[in-house]
Order: sequence, then structure tokens, then C-alpha cells
Amino acid sequence: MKSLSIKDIAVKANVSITTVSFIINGKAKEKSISEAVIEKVEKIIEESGYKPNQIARSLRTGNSNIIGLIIEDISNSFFSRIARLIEDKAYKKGYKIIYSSTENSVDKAKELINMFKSRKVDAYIISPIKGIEEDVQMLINDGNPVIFFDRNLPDINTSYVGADHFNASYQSVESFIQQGKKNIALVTTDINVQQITERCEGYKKALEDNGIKANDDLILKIHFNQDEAETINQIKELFKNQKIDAVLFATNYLAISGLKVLKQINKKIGDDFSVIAYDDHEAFELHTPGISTVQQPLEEIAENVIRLILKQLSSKAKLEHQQIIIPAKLIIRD
Amino acid sequence: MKSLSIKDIAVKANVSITTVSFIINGKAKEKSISEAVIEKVEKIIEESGYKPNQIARSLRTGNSNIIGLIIEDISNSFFSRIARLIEDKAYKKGYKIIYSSTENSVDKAKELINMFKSRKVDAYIISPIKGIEEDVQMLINDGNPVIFFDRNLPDINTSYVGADHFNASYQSVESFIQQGKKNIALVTTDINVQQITERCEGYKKALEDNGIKANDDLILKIHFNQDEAETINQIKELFKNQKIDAVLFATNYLAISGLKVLKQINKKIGDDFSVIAYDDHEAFELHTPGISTVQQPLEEIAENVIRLILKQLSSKAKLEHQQIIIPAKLIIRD
DNA sequence: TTGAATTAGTAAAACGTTTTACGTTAATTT
DNA sequence: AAATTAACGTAAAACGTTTTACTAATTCAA
Repeated sequence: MKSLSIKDIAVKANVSITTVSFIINGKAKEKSISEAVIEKVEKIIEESGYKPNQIARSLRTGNSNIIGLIIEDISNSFFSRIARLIEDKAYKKGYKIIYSSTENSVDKAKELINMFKSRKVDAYIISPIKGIEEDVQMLINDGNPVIFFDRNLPDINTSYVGADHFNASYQSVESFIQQGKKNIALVTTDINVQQITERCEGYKKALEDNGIKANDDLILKIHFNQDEAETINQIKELFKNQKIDAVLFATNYLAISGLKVLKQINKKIGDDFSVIAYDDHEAFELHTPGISTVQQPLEEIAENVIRLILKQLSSKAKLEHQQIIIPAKLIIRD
Repeated sequence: MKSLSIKDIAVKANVSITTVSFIINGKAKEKSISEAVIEKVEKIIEESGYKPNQIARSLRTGNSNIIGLIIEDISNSFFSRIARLIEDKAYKKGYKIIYSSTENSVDKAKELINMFKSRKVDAYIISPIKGIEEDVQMLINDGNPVIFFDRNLPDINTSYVGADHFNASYQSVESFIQQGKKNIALVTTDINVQQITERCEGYKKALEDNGIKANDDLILKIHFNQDEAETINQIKELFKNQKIDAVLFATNYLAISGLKVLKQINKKIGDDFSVIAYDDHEAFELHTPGISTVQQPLEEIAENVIRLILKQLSSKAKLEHQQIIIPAKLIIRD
């Protein structure tokens, strides 16, 4: 069964396609269509259940009311939660979100950008990775609104919303030091993005400022795409071979692997061993004892992302780019 | 900067639009275009970075290579994990997935269906809720491939893939009984979907078969859209007022709330109090002691969903609908 | 009572593809 | 030499909208 087109409506109402189009788009008044015709057409549309074909619409107008969201991995709770918030807020403004995961693959990220491009999304919200600079720059050059979140690419000049990763790690480490910890480890990933680098910098600076010499043996960089089993092994090695009394995990999934290790080797978290994890996760609140975490302000990040992107969409002129850094919150649990 | 169109390529190559189109779509051989022309055009396409406008393509062909996925809530780890798997598998076959959450609102679900419809997605993967029967039936009548997963709507005749919820609860309860438990509670939701009903039925049947009379006071139905604080209160009431030695949670987020209650009231899980949760979650493995769970076979569900939907997409004829029920796995932890 | 302005509406082009149906020319067959 | 086939390719319609530029009829002002 073919679906109805504007033409069918026009025929039924015995008016022109143009008239129907004006009515659908709320331009009836402005185009001086009579009240009687408006009512007639609206009634027919209502009764028939006609819905405009968005594809034809997009083809003609060049925009889609769709915003593309590119993230690392939708099954990571940080991203799925933020996706949900962004989706919610965009929805209220009449925009739909389509999202897809890059799995930290440059190729997949490029493909996604192309896919969104050829589908003419109106704007791009990207949690970027190194290696896609050129593609993103092209988007920007072509006049597409692009906003980064969570991570930034320093070479690209566009708006960015993210948490204050540097200070968050800095504070985490300071809190360890205040508890009297000396041998503080950092478990992080080897993906080369600003946000991760900053977390590492904050860690080092805090140690330094407190007169503790950073020890490279206490910094473990986990390869991004590896199996969890391998990760667990590496963390286990670290815990066994080094004298450690506190550890900061730079992402929630690393922390989860780390907690599994602690469970396996039966090491208890307590006075002589502390843990802080980046990015909150249900498991941390529930854990006994509770795991302290750096809570990113998801709601605020989503809010700002949407606000900026809508501002860009509604103003034809190019706006000045903004860098919004939101403080993260250190939640101490026990 | 306008993006390139097929016409630009045609002009550059000094051939017709038709020829370019044939080459792009791999029909050059079949339409007897000479090797020389093919090469020339391909070179120009390559150099210019031309990408066909998918919107124009969709308008003309009537399909989009996009599959719409409608779920309850992308921030629930069950859904985000399955979404990721489905996305992955579809991607490998050249399909993109666009997904959106209904938040268990009938209105939003209907709107999503409409949105997908007007964007001409090629197929629908839906985790349905009661109240959208008509809309779904219309999709099916219009010849769209539709497949349900996780939940089913008994009135609608279409393919379905899901776990064996009935047996999973049945076995969970039996395992409680084998441990000598007598007062077994069920915490579930009030959303009226088959999957939830089945979990409840399995619970009751297992009690009955073992000569235990089901006690309605031990069944707590939580209203779906309420605040977590409220949920926690209700569960707390249940635990305080009733004599309970085991509890089965029908969804992972209820179990998480339940565990929070246990932590608050300082009730330990152990020999005299057992817990089983539906849908695995990282928090359960990490919990001390580990929380036993009913693990749904995500991979297999995703696999089957994609397999069925692709089969329907590639065959013009209407296929027989299939109901695939996959056993769930009870993971006992401690 | 004429010309301008307003009202009510429409025809047709355009968006960028795919696809059908149709040329040409050259080679081959009868 | 006429007829057929093959090789190589193209013109134009169609998909369903939006939007520009127009017309025809009526009202208004002077």
C-alpha cells in the first residue's frame, strides 16, 4: 500500500499542492489562504492520517531536523546516559538524534561522518578521536555546526563542552595524599585524546605539588581495544609487583576491571588501600565499601551541548566558538 | 560550499548522468559501459571525494538502508548492550541503525514509529509496549518488515526473538527452594508486557509446583515511571514488613534499587537471605557477595534479530513469522 | 471609472538521484 | 545488401516536497 502524498490530499480537497503545502507548514495566513480552505484541508489531513515524507522534504530544503551524535561506544554507561539526556533535550526542540558508535576506530568514525553527511544531518555532536581532524575540518568549512564534547581536538577550532578533567584528577590525588597515601598508581588508557592526557597531567601535577616524585612504574596504560581478560592480567601484575596504597582509574570500565582484580586477589579496599574511579557507575555506589568517584556533570554537559548546537542552528551567522569546562565532582564514599 | 552532485561528475567526465549513476551502482558491466569510461569516471569520483546524496537516493528508490530500532531506554545497560550488538551486526551488512527510546510512553512510541515511517526506514526492530498495536499493525500491513524482541505483543502476528522468561524465573525460584527458602518475594514492575507477565507466571508456577502457596504480600509491583527514591521506599517497606528469605528481582534496575535498600538497612546477603536479579549488570558481578543473575543471551538475541530482519529484507515475499525463544542462563554467584 | 492594492490561490521549477525506454554506430548474420 | 544484433550510451520521467513567481478576481482610493 503506497502511502499518501501531498498530491492525494490536494486532489481530495480540490485545491493545489501548493495550498496544501502552505497549510502544512503554517504559512497559510501569511499566504492568505481562506479560513474555509484551511479547515477543509486540515480535516482531510487529520482523517487520512497523512504525514509528509521527510525525505522529500529534506531533499528540497536541504535540512533534516536530525542531529548526528558520534560517540565511542553506546554500551558504555557514560555515553549511553549522556546520549539519553541529549536525545531528550533535542526531542523537546523538535530535533531527532541519530547516534552511532566509533569503537575508537578512526575508519569507522570517518565512515560515520560520511554517512551523516550524505544523510544531510543538520548538525554534528562528536566525542572525537585523533585522526579525524581533516574530516571534521571539512564539515566545519562546509558550514555545518559541529560541537565536541567530553574530548577535544586541539587543532580544530570549534565549540567544546566537557568536564574539568585536569582538576578532577588533581583533586583526587590530593585527597589520597591527605589520607596519607604515598604510593599512588594511575590506571589509564593509551588512547591519545586530550581528556585522557589531562587526567594524567592532573595526576602528575598533584604529586609534584605535594613533593612526591611521579614513578612511571605506577602508571599503567592499557591498550584500548584489548580483551578484558588481558586488562585484568595487566592490572593484576601492577598490583602484585608494586607497592601501592591508592589507585586512580581514569575511566569507569578500567575501574570495573580493577575491582574484579581486587576481588580475585582478595585485596580489600580500606584504610591501607584506596580507590577512586573516573565516571560514576551504578556498580560503584553499590560496592562494599562504596567506591569514591569523579562524577562528571552529565546533565550539565548535555544541557550545554544542546544549547550551543541549537544556538548555532538558529543563527545563520557563524558564532564564536565556546569552550565550556564544567567542574567535576569528587564523591567520596566508604 | 555546495557539495558535489552526480551532475558535476558527469560534466567533468563529459558523460551523461545516467552513465555515472550506472557506474556508481555497479551496473556498468551489465549496461555495457566501456572499461575506459568506467575508469575515467571512477577516477574523477575518487579524486573529487564525491558521495551520493542518500536523501535523493532514498526518495527515488523508496528505501534507505536504515533500520529503525525502538527500545525502552538506551541508558539501561540491557538495551544499550543489545543496541550495540545489533548495530555492529547490521553495520557489517551495510545497514545503519537509528535508535530512539520510548521511555515506556505510548505517545512517544507512536511518534517514533511515525518518525521512522516518514523517514522511510527499511525495517523496524521494536521492543514493544502495550498500546501501540494498531500502529504496528499498520506498518505490517504496509509491507514493512517488523520484528519484536525482548517483549512480545500477543495480538500482533510477527516475528519475535526473546529469552525464555518463564523458565528463567521458574528455575530461579526452584534454586531458592532447593536452598531451603520458604518466603520468596518477587519485585517486579507494573508495565503490562508479556515478558514481565511471564516472569511473574514462572515465579508462581514454581512455588505452586513445590507446594508453596503464593502470597500476594510478597509480590511488589513497582510503578514504572516513578522516581528511584520512591521505589527504594517501597522495597524498604516490603523488606521490613514481611518475613522474607529470598527475593527475585524482575529487572536489573529494580535489583539495583533493591541492593541499595539492603545496604541502607544493613541487611547482608548470605545463608539466610538470597537474591537473584534479572538481566546481568556489571554491578552484580562486582558486588560482595556476587549477585546471582538470570543472564539473557544478548549475543544470540541480537544475532537472531538481525538474521531474521535481513532475511525479510532480502526476500520480496512475505516470510512465515518465527517465534524464537532462547533459554536464559541462571548464573549462581557468591 | 480607472488604476492600485489586496485577497485567494496556482503552475512550475528545483532538490539529486534511479531507471525506463530509446538512439546511434559498427559488426555480424542471412 | 538488407536485416539483425551487440556495444555504448543518453534523454527524460519519476520520487514528494518547498518556494518563487505569477494570475484572476475583488475591493479600495481618488
